Amino acid sequence: MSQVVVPPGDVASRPLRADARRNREKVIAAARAAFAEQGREAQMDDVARRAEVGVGTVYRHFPTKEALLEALSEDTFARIAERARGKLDREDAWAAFEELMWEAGDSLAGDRALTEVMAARAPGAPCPGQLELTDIVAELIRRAQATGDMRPDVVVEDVPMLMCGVGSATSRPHPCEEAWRRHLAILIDGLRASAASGRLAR
Amino acid sequence: MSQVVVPPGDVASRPLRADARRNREKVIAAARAAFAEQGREAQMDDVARRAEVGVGTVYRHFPTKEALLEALSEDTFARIAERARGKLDREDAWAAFEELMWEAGDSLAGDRALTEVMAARAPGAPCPGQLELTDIVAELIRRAQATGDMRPDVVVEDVPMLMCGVGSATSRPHPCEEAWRRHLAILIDGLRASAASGRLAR
DNA sequence: GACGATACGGAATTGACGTTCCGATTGTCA
DNA sequence: TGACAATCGGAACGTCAATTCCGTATCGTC
Repeated sequence: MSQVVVPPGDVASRPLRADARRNREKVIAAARAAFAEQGREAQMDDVARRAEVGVGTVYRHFPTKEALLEALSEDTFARIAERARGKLDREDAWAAFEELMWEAGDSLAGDRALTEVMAARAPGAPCPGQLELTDIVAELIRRAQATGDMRPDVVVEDVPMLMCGVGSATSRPHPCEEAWRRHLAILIDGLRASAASGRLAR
Repeated sequence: MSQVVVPPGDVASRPLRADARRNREKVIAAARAAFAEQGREAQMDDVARRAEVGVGTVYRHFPTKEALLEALSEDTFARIAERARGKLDREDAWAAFEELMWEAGDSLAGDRALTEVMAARAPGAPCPGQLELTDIVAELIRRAQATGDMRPDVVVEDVPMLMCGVGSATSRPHPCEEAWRRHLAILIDGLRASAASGRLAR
């Protein structure tokens, strides 16, 4: 929670002044909240207000709104990737995969901006965290297909697409707040080998 | 294609002048193209340019960008609803439902704005076309569940949510342009009664 | 073909944000 | 405690896109 985002300057920049570090934390927390709630539409002024800080201070720590958004989502991806890594030990690959999907869904459901960032930059230039996550998911998919639990025509790239969908459905007003769980449950059932009614189009 | 959107004024507004009607058509066509391509981000100036018309003219016909967007999507919904109505005669409800999903997916894939509009205004205040579509889908679901083809815990509200997801995955850069078909195929398989691994959370 | 009434075009206005700037503060180190 | 550098705060600026305005051009009618 504190290692979020390396300091501004490049290498060897001396440690931040006490008040600066404090403010940086406040900005990050405020930005998390603002973007989670309102998506990338949240305004820098709003972030500053929530952090009880001037806009200038926000910009002192992050050169750009985009950079701030980027930093936050990279951090989130990294966190998900870390949990995912732990699942590689699991015996049951399908179960591990399913768990991972639920955890990712949780993150997406709680953070509107995350879905938006993910959608906006699909397979082009993933951030490190996303990259690692992809590797892990690929491995889980491979194993789950080997055991015959997952349909064999699924590919890694399908996952962010599907999760993007889950997230987007979450972003907007919906009957019950937990609607995304229904969505994901249906998807997961559709990913089982036993559910395949045909081969997925190339 | 021509009945799109009733004239501006309220009742009894005399018929539009010839050039006005012509321009209105051009504006609608241009707006379709622009919003389909770029989503709601497309600019009014761009719409005007494509229509070979001044911005003022666009505003003469639609008081607001929002209104224009609304008119277009209502029209699209109405069109989908019409095709859907035809499917109520089909013997095989599941097949009819599946077909409908594919057709809707096609519409969403070809029109970025449609997904965005749909997502932005989920179950709050649906437009007439969406309302009718919902009724038809509800009926198809009922029948498909009765025959045991569709899992029994699906409800109508799930459908726009799922399709919203399909659409959102489409909106953004993706490996292959037809990726949404994979997404939808997985969803549909997950909706089969035979795929259900448990009951969907309330 | 002359006269309103309509409609048009597109420059100008407005409002909303992201970002920059700079005088005022505050932390750090001697 | 004093001096200097790192930070702040938040007003001011610039850009971009929606919307308005109004002089000009067209249509429909007599």
